[in-house]
Amino acid sequence: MSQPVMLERIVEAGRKLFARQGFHATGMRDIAKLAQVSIGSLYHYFRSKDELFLAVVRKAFEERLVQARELMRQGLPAPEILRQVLTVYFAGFAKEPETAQLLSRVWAPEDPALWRKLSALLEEYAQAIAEILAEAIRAGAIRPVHPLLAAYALLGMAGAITLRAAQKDAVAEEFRRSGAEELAELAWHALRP
Amino acid sequence: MSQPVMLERIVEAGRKLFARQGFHATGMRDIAKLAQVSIGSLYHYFRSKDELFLAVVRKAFEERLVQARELMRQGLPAPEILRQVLTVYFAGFAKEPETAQLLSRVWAPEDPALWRKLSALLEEYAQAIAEILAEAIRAGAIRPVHPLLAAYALLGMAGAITLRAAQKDAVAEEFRRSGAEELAELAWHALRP
Amino acid sequence: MSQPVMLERIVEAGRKLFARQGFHATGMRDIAKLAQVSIGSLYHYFRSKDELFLAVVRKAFEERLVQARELMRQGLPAPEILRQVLTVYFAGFAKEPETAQLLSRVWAPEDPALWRKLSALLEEYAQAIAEILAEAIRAGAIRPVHPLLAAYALLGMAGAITLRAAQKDAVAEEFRRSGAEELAELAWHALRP
Amino acid sequence: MSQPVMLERIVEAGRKLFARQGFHATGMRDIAKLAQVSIGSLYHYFRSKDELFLAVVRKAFEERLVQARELMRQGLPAPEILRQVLTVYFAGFAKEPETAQLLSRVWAPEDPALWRKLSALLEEYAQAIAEILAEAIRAGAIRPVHPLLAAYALLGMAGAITLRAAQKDAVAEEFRRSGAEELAELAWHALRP
DNA sequence: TATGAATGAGAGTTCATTCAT
DNA sequence: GATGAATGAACTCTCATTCAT
Repeated sequence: MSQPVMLERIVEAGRKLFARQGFHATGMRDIAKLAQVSIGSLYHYFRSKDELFLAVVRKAFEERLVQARELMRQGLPAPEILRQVLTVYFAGFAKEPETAQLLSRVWAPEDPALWRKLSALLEEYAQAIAEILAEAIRAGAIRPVHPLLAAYALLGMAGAITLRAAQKDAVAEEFRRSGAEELAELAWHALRP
Repeated sequence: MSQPVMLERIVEAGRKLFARQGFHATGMRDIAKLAQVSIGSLYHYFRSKDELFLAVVRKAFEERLVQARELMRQGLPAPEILRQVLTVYFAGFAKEPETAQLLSRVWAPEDPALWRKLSALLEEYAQAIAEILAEAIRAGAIRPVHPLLAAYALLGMAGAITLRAAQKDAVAEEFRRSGAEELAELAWHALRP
Repeated sequence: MSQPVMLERIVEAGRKLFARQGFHATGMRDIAKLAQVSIGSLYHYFRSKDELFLAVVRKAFEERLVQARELMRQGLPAPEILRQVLTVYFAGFAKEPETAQLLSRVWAPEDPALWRKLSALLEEYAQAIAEILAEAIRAGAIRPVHPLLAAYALLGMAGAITLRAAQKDAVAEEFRRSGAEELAELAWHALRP
Repeated sequence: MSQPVMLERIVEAGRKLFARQGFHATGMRDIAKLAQVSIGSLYHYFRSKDELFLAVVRKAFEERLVQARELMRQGLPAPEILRQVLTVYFAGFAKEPETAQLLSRVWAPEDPALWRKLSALLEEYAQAIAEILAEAIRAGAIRPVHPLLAAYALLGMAGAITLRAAQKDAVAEEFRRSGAEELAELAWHALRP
């Protein structure tokens, strides 16, 4: 087989387009075309556009979580972990600009039905972050805050900066350059004991 | 006149529906129906759906800005101002739950054309917040941070919490009760000198 | 009164716009704007858009008829009359390009209801031309042809050339320059005894 | 397969309705219904209503041209060719009344954008007629006239008669019976050496 | 007379989804 | 598994017309 398997091509095409254009501006035809796949095949692998979108988001979240947990395991000092976790979410604009945007877009899905499903995914991710925070609190590495709320706050901060950084002006470039660092600084001050 | 003027009814209906369901899930018919107005009238007052949406968002932002600047003028201590500004953005879920959601939804518009217009509005708002922060920095009330970036971070934090708080479970209720307070605490720690 | 009366301004604006853009592409708003009149006034003078259009066409036809009959009365030789009549229909592109187009557009109204009314007007005009032809036949100035059919044929010829001449290329310019002459030549050969 | 293929059904339905009612009075829904096809299918085969209309017209023109060129090849005497060409354009009201009307309606499209495209098609057709005329002039079969102008004149004549003949009164019936013959006579006199 | 805010039916078009091949 | 022709509900927007002032 000279091409990656169909399923992967579809998800990858979905990731790119959903991130660049959002959910509604991306048509199944667009995804099929970019993935070099027939529309029929899209529906062979995913029951609906919603499910494809959810799969794309889920995958992106999971990749981020795996990376974050990896960092935790290494026993670094708290502020360093924070910096790296944020950097990971913020996500190497160099390598994967689309994913960073995709995650930021997850915040406010416009279709109510989709929202319910997405917010579950988001909660899962936030819960995972919250657990990490809770552990850091128990260890005395950060001050006692509401873990889930702090998790959402961190994700919100990162999302806002990410979306701003995706634009094409001087500010965006500055954010891309120093955003992760500044963000980590803010987060560390917000959480330090 | 027994009813509020048409224009107000339209904007109000738009505010509610856009906030509840997002941009795409809200049809012009829905707005017309809720506003008890003909579709034609919608287009009498607004050139397009985009323009109506922008008007709704602009109004919401402006109201928030006015309130925030009011607080600044009163010369309260920095952490108190921060708390109140966030509370204002967070926005009396009791009184206007929709507006709070609306502003949070502004983050990731799905239509590229709309995005350009919206991000300009958002930038305007963020700039205003940034100015407030810059002044506080000059006054030594908060530590030196990148004002615009910090502004976006604050808005992102507040947006994330707001959206989570709009759901209908126990967590949401908890966030609605103590979210503004916790958020202000986080923000204050992030920014204190 | 410094302006021509309202009714005239309306008809004139209608003539220009209907000729330039056709019936459907011309909105009542456009006419009102060009005539510097309120929409309400349009409906004060004309029951409907159809009626306004018919009035515009009727006026244009009548002007042409008056001119044609004038020529008949002068007792010129048949081919000369023909030339002048065609020139008149063809209509001084220099002076009134719109009217020439307007009359040509009358051929195929797209609304069935409008068509019935328009074709009556057109028939009236064709009948008048036919009478002129019939008289010329009786006088032996032209050969015996079916007068009404010939009238329609002449109008069709002139209409086709007129519309082609209204375009903006070299051919159109040539048609504008020598169209009337060539047309008269063709008509004269077609009808000479 | 018990029905003709979809594309053909669509074009045929378009031909009938556009000819009967004109462009604007014919809705995509009407065409879909007559063709027993879904609206979606219309857009599967044609990018827009304009394109469908142009396809319908193009086909009609091409059929006429093929027939006319066929006649030329048979080496008949000039007046006979003229008669037959006109008969062909005039076009068997018995067999295809709609097409005859359709072609006549092409003269004055009401939408400016559509006009540009249509006039190109019309020019192509007129050019083809003009070439036939030019050849006849070279052969001395007809007198030297401006070929393109004469072509437009012939088409205009035929169009006018055709539209008149499509009505439902005694005159129309007469035109249908003897129109082609009379028209050929007129044309022949106009062009004979 | 004159106005223009208000109306709403209907237009063209899109697009997620289905299903016979 | 794979295809893409076919579907039709739902969308935004237009515009001739009305009528209270």
